[in-house]
Amino acid sequence: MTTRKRNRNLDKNYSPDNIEQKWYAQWLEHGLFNAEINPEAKAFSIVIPPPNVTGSLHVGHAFDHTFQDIMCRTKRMEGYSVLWLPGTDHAGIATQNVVEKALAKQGISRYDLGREEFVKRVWEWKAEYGSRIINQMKRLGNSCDWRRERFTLDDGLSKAVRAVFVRLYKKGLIYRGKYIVNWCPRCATAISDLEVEYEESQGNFYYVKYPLVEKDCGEKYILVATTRPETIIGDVAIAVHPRSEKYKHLIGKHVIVPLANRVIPIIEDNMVDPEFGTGCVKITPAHDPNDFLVGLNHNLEQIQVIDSRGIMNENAGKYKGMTIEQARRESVKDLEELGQLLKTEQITHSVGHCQRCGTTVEPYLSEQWFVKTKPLADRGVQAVKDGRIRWVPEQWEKTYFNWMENIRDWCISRQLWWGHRIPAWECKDCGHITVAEVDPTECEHCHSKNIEQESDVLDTWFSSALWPFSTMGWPEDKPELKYFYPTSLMVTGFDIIFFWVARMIMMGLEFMDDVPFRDVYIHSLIRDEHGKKMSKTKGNVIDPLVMIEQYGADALRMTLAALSVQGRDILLSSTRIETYRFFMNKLWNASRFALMNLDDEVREIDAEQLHLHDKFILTRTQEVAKRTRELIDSYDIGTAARGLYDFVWGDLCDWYLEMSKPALKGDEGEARKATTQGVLEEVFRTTLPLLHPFIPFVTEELWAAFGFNGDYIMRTSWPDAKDEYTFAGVVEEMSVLQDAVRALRNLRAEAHVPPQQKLSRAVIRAVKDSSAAKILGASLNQIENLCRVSEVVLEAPADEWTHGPSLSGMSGEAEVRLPVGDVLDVEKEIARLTQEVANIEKAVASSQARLDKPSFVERAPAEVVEKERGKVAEGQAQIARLKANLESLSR
RNA sequence: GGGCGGAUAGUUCAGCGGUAGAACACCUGCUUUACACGCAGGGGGUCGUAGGUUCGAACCCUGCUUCGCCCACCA
Repeated sequence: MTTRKRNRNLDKNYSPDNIEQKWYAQWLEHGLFNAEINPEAKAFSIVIPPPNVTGSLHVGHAFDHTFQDIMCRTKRMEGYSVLWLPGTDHAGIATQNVVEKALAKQGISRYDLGREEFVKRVWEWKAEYGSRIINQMKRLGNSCDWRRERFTLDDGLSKAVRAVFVRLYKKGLIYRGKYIVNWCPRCATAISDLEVEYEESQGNFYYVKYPLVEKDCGEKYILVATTRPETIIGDVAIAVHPRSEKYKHLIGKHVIVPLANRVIPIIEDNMVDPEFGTGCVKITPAHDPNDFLVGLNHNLEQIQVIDSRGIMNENAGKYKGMTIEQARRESVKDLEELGQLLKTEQITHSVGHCQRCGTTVEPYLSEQWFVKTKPLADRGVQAVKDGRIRWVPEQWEKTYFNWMENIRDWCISRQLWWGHRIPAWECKDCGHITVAEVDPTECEHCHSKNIEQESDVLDTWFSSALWPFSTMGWPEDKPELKYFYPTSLMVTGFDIIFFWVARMIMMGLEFMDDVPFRDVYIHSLIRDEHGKKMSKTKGNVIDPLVMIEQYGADALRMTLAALSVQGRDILLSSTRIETYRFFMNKLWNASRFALMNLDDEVREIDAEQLHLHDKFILTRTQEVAKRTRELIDSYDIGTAARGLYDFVWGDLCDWYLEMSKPALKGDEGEARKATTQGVLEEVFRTTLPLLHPFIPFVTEELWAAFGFNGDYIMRTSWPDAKDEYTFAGVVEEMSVLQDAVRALRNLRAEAHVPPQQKLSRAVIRAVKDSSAAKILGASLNQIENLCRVSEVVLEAPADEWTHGPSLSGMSGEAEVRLPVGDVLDVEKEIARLTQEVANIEKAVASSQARLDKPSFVERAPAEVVEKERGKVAEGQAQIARLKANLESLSR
């Protein structure tokens, strides 16, 4: 005889306080999150998208992490050796900004401190605040292997960054050069194309006259339209389209630059759109990316007039020292006074802003480091085309291809202090650049000791791109890499597909010669209840930690899981979380009910003693176990979570628990009671593990209360569907009973019979010997129980019976007459079925006709043909079922 | 300019070829011995629009209207 140590003293209401922290501490203590290399087991691994160290957990993280935790916990229960590797990102520019802001409050700038001291301060900041987000992740219940926590700037990862940089450089895939880049004057650093956010804004379009030097061309001047008059002073040419009828004759002639009194040539270039503006473009190679390219093609001078802080420099003449805006106003004023401004128009154009600080981005000519991305991207595209990486949902594949196929070189140098310093040393004697993994002491070319390290650091995303393998010990040959790489799954938002996902794919293929992950799941954005993006300024931010305090981590997790749908934003509000908080209580009380009715002794289920509702709940439990696993495997956690919710609240609580009460009270005898107890045991023992990945804390608590095995639910195997508890047809049979009960309750409510009043008698009319009559006949006592009727009888429909429910004789002896199921208008039902059979037959015939055409079978894709065959088979099965029904009706 | 997604009950969304669903909100009635964080019942939708395919369309195709997102260009 098996016994369990039950805890029957659960509080009346579920309270997540204490429970969540208690179990998390125990899981950690027993190393349940630890990933072990186990050759006997299959590996499942996820590296967490590392949040910024300075950050705080927001609801987007909470969703991302809940998803990953559900996957990891499920896979663990399925017997995989699971690694969920956590960590944080040093987030170069973001972190530097945060610390700079804090210093600014004390009136200190980073330049006051100097590089070394400033970086020291950032590390101090990290030491103080860096664990905050980690602790928040723990509150959510993340089952990460915290022993393996990494930071993108720790020693191991720094080593990986250097190795990658040096190898790419030696391969010619990293180069240095003077190019025009996106520059944030406030951050005083270059940023990549991706870090620029464009916004439509109103601006002025100034039409400026450039006097022609040659007097013999008809016109006196040519007209150039520009939005940036402050850069006129840096103009080095005017470009027109080579086939422009209007300006062809001016090519090779010269104009005088207004405000600068320089003579510059008129050149031809295809870049000019003859339809836009005046058809003439001023070329300022130092301050416009297109002009820069034109300048290279025509070998033009690059005159820089704006410095790195957005101030006009010594080349700007009288405008020197002004800000860009001041210089613009002054230039316009001067042009006007000189009579060289023809007109000003309003124009909407998009202006780039720094992603981090919102400052208008300037195109800026400077010495920078770049990754030549084309060869890396080609392999990245191939990997997806070959199916070595699968995008979920598939649609993102297109976005990825589009970007990868048009990829531009990646500017990786940042003029910051916080980050991986570029491992390049310039020789002050011969100018040679030595790039090395270990700090060199001399120039590798002339052996001079007079060398100096590059002051720039790398783009944060450079180290993030290595995350899947750098965190596992690369470049060393670690067993982790063999066992857990490629990782199984990457879960992240679409906003960092280019920043991160694409780059991980490129780097993984280059350095590991394999993809970084098999599947990449792209989830949607979390918005507020009205579909607005959450932002602090709008005040609509839902703080996951406040939600955890208020409703518990389980409720938040269940909400996020249940709301998740592929390819659509998720709208979250606290009332939604409340709904799932109520679900926790429902589950808690259902368990409490079961515990109150279970002894320590485990009762056997006697198959002979099973009633319809017992078979029903056992069957549904097996179905849900199977279905939930399938859904999680296909990353559809939303449907899985909603399915579990409906099962627990509907099938289990509303129906089964109510129907089990008479037996548990002993009204049906000892054998029935024992078997019902057995069923309860079985159902909860199966259901709690299914819920565990979603709501780990409460399920662990309940698992312990049931005393199922003295071990953690976390370590329990995923329940497989059991054949012995799967009964064919019972769900359909049960629905006949459910319909009868609902119809009777409906009658009561409509007749305003008070709930507490017991009806003395209800009559259910059903065709004698029909399947419905058999089902109902066997469950009359259940109908009495569920509908509060003293006596329910089953009678054949009287001849005069028409249709529709009715209630009569309300005083004292109440009687309910009730039509149910296949009982009523037999002829009408026969007609309906006959019609349906005819329809399906037609459908089957048309499918069959398609299949009979050789051209269809040969040419159509196999799956389409398969689907057509399926339709025929399904249709025929349906016809058979309907005909059987028809036959039983006709008797 | 290129691409993607949405338009279904008052609200937020499931459903994606076979009798319109959930949650919240609303209405009616209930301290029914697990749960008022609850129970039972109810009202409410010509599934954006016009065509087409089909025996059958919220679902597939085409056009339109409308909202949102991404990429590129913007002298």
